[in-house]
Amino acid sequence: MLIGEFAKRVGVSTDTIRFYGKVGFFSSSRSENGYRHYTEKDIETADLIASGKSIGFSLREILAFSQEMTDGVLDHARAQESLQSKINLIDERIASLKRVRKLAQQQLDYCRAVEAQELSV
Amino acid sequence: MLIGEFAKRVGVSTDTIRFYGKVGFFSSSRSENGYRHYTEKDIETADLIASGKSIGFSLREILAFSQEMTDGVLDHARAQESLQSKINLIDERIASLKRVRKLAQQQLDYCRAVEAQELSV
DNA sequence: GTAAACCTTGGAGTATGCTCCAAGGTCCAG
DNA sequence: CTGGACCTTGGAGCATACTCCAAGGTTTAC
Ligand SMILES: [Zn+2]
Ligand SMILES: [Zn+2]
Ligand SMILES: [Zn+2]
Ligand SMILES: [Zn+2]
Repeated sequence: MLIGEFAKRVGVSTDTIRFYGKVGFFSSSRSENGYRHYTEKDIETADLIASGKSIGFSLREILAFSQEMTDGVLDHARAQESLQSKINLIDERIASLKRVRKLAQQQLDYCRAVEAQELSV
Repeated sequence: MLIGEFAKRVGVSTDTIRFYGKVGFFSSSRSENGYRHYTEKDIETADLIASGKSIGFSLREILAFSQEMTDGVLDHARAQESLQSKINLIDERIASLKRVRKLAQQQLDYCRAVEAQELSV
């Protein structure tokens, strides 16, 4: 499919798709007139970008990750090490999020208590 | 304490501290010679910034949050709404992280299996 | 054949979050 | 009273991730 349809399907602008392409994402096939072509695999890549971004990874990190996700010529030991360190990082982020969630929950409870007290006076 | 000591204690550069100050963080007290002063409360703020950043919030979001964390003159209903939406966002992020963690784990398992197979051939 | 709706490139501009000067004032030790 | 370690300001520069625009080529529809 062409860039317009692709961009619509993955929910970002054509400019953003071209930008991701420059970074190194997507198969870089073109038709004779120079138009970019995208496949279903590129849709998966775009979904991975969205997931990665939503959890705070940079495009370069996501690119490295997406390349590790295509097990092929790569050095297995290195790929495994990298994947494991990514998993560890994710676990750390989950732990951080839970800490901040707890803080927010405590503040919410406190705010509710103060409000209840004010209303009863 | 002065900016150098403060920056060292929270583990960032003095430039970064001045930048956070411009954004609106920290008590803005100065001595007569113009030197910035920081307190233990500012240390807590710096810790909150570190937590917030590590989980992907922008400085402005963290600023808003840190202001909500000081329940005072604020509109309770609004503060509660905001805190609740922050908690919901955190829950979404945790869910996203778990999804990507699962992907990475699957790829890791797959990579290990491929490696084992290669070795046994 | 021409208009609309696509596509191309290059380059400029924006927001965030720093980072690094340069030029100068302050403070303290010897 | 001078050196070194602080501090100040302002402004430039940088990386990331877009976003927008201009100028122009392509395709399709009437
Ligand atoms: Zn195609
Ligand atoms: Zn309240
Ligand atoms: Zn002080
Ligand atoms: Zn492998």
